[in-house]
Amino acid sequence: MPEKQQTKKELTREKNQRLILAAAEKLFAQLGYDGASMSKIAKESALPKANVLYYFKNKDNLYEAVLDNILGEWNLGLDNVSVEDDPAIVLYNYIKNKVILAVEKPVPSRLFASEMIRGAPYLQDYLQKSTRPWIQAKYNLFLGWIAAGKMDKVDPNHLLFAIWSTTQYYADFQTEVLLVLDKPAYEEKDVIAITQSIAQIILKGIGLQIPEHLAQ
Amino acid sequence: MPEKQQTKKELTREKNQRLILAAAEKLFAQLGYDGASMSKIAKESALPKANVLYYFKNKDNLYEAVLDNILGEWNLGLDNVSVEDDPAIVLYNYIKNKVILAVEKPVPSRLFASEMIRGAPYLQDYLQKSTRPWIQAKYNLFLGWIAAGKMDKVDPNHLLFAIWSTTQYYADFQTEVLLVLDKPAYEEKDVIAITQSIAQIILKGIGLQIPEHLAQ
DNA sequence: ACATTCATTGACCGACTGGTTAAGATGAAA
DNA sequence: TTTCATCTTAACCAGTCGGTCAATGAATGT
Repeated sequence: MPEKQQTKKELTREKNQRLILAAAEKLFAQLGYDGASMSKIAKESALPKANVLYYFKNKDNLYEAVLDNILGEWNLGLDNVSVEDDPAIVLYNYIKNKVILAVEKPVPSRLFASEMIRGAPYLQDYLQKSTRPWIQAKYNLFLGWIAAGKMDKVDPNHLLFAIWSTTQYYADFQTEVLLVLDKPAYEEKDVIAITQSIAQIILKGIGLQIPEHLAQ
Repeated sequence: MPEKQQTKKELTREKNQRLILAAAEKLFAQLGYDGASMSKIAKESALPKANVLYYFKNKDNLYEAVLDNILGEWNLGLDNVSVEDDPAIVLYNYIKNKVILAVEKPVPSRLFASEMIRGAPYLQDYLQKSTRPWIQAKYNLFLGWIAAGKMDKVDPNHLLFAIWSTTQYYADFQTEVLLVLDKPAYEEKDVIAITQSIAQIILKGIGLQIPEHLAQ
């Protein structure tokens, strides 16, 4: 793959767009769609408002760009898994990764949650075209495991909701969690403790146990 | 208890305040703090904007009143429980009630979630003065059960987070859940199915099982 | 060197924001 | 019936909103 020659203009263009997206992501998650004004986003990204509107035609456009941007990282995971695999290992790793994501990158989770609470005005399409088929595939995977006697009989949908909710909670409700745990911020060992607690409950809850070689 | 004599003025006052609070609750949950404007709230409650501002001095005041109002119903539950009680029965009922609340009254849950995502600017006090001591008490209750060999050793805080997250998910992420389940709205039987799935996973996950006489 | 395209930005716009005011309507107490 | 506090409401305010525009600056292709 030949490195494409980038002109100075293309470089500043990319840099500015990244700057704006980062500022917008932060403010949309923190203040909500209406709370994050274009002038605040402009100030946060250290660019004149008119310049922000030059790169993103209007606020809706910018908001959609932010969502598209985080949805890339917000990968659903759990791919390349077949009924042959061990559900205990697969699910343990899935939970662990989701906890790491929630603790280290809470902003995308919060943005996603805000959208859902408001009825997903901008993500309805994404849910239909991406989440729905993905979850359908996992539904069959879980049914396969259940049929093979590898795990308890549980509704796969609700199981997935349980994993998503318990892990994302530590991102969306960080304020409450930290206040209850009486900490100023998450630490490395918290990730482990959270993962262990969630994995212990959910895995045992469906008739599995944390793989010994993975437990820390 | 003698019925207090209410004048016509007091009656309309109460009625109007209720009207405004209901409208504000709905719009704050749907559009967020900044998205719900005073004029929209006024229109929703079928009163002139100036009248809304007569009863609630300003927007912050109204917002706090809405939160205070829902926090009353948003009772934490799980009261009058001692180590003598059976954790399986207590927790099953707790989960069941939270699911019913999430399905039938999702708005308070969403409002609470919005506040948390934004860093709880108005609920920090509530968390400190109400949630913290409550959770402390439950922490000891759970430790008692664990010490008595009535349930597995799990961090009580994370167990509570797990119960809250899994149940509230059906209120906050209703849009996603309904879309995945391919339904226009929750039905009676969904409440049962959700309760069963969550209770099955979490109770078994901590070494208990759904009390036979309660399973539907 | 020139023409052209892209980038930057202050000034400006109408619409809407939360909030005030002042004048009148209403009901309760005397 | 008069008095007085409470309630109602249109009109209004300064400030901010998302968005436009035109003038200028800077990099690029020829």
